[in-house]
Amino acid sequence: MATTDTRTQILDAAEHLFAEHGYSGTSVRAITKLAGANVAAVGYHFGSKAELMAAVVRRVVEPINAAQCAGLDELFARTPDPPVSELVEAFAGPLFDEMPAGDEGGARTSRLIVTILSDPAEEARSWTGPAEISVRERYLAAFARALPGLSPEELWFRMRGILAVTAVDRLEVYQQPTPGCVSPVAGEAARRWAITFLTAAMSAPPTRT
Amino acid sequence: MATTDTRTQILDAAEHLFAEHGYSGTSVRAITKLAGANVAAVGYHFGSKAELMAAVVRRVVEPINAAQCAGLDELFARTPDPPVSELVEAFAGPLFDEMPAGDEGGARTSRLIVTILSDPAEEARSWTGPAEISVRERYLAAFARALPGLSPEELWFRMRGILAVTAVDRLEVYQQPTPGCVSPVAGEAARRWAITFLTAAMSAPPTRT
DNA sequence: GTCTATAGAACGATAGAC
DNA sequence: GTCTATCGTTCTATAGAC
Repeated sequence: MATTDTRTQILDAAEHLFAEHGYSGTSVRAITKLAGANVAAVGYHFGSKAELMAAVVRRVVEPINAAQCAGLDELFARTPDPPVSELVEAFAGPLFDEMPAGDEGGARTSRLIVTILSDPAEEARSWTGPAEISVRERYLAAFARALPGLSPEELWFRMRGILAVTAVDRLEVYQQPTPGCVSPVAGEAARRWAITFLTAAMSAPPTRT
Repeated sequence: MATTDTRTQILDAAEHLFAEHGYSGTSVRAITKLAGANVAAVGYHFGSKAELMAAVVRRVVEPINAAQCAGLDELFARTPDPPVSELVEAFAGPLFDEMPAGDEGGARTSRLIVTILSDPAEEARSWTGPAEISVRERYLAAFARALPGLSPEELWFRMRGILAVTAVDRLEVYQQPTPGCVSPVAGEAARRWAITFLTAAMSAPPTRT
């Protein structure tokens, strides 16, 4: 097979480092060093550090969006009114499945997503594209039909909860509570736990006002 | 009243900027400029940028920990086996209540907490103290009694879900899905929505294996 | 397409006057 | 306790050789 080109190696290195140290915490020099390329390569291939970040984010987010979209299409092909549990699985599932190979059980990608979400830099606004918004609106409408009686505001709160759990909950940010109780962020188990957790959460009756 | 001293003004400015731009994204110069102090003031009062961050985190996390601890004490004083809903409220409630005045509905503090959680810098390990771990273990034990049949691993996953939702879900990271549907991160409503959401999630039956 | 070399600015930290 | 001034480093971005 052909050896990976410099551009891809930079993307890989940048994804790794941005996820691990954040956008501001990662220097172009560190990226090019890890990629085995020269300092000027980032400027040549991407124009700037910010545009490199945008390219990294696009590469990570696009397959997730596509899978979420396809999952919803498939669901609607079966029934016009999918139940909450299936909507949760179609929405949250790709966040576990569509992780690039080599990722440590998705923890690295999750960390990158959290980096995107929590970085209020003005550059971050352009990191996610319009496709993401469109998918979100489709799920919002589907959840609204499956959960009548829920105010739009509370529904929106709950949808954000899905991403919060799938992204943040898989970080290894905590020290272990007790020795021997590992946080198995990786694997099929976390995926199933998340679906259980989120289906119950989404299905809760509307909050009494 | 006496005008706030330089040290406190630096703490305030640092809390604001660390929350908004992250640790690496905030420079000592920006902090001292916002605080109306000199560049050297950080070095004098805190020693270094990292130690300043530790002080900021301590000031934010300590009242939350204390309130979580007191809430659990109070709960145990009433009954030896508190139900899930009350445990959730005692644990998640302080994350909404114990926010310093001037915070925009807790969004700024939430952002700071996410910054702490998602920053894998080795410095971040010392940002949270042992008190936090102790509180967490007490709640873990209480939840374990309220939720028999749940494996320790899944319980731990769910507990992390609580913080994920209370912290991340309140960020204004998303663009609004539809005009007119604001994200009211502030106020009593978000607090009640979170309790509803999380009580249902925690109470879910164990995931079938 | 990839390199070396460097410009120009911003960084954290500190020495020393007051 | 707060300041000015500055040291040495590191940063992004780019010009120009190959």
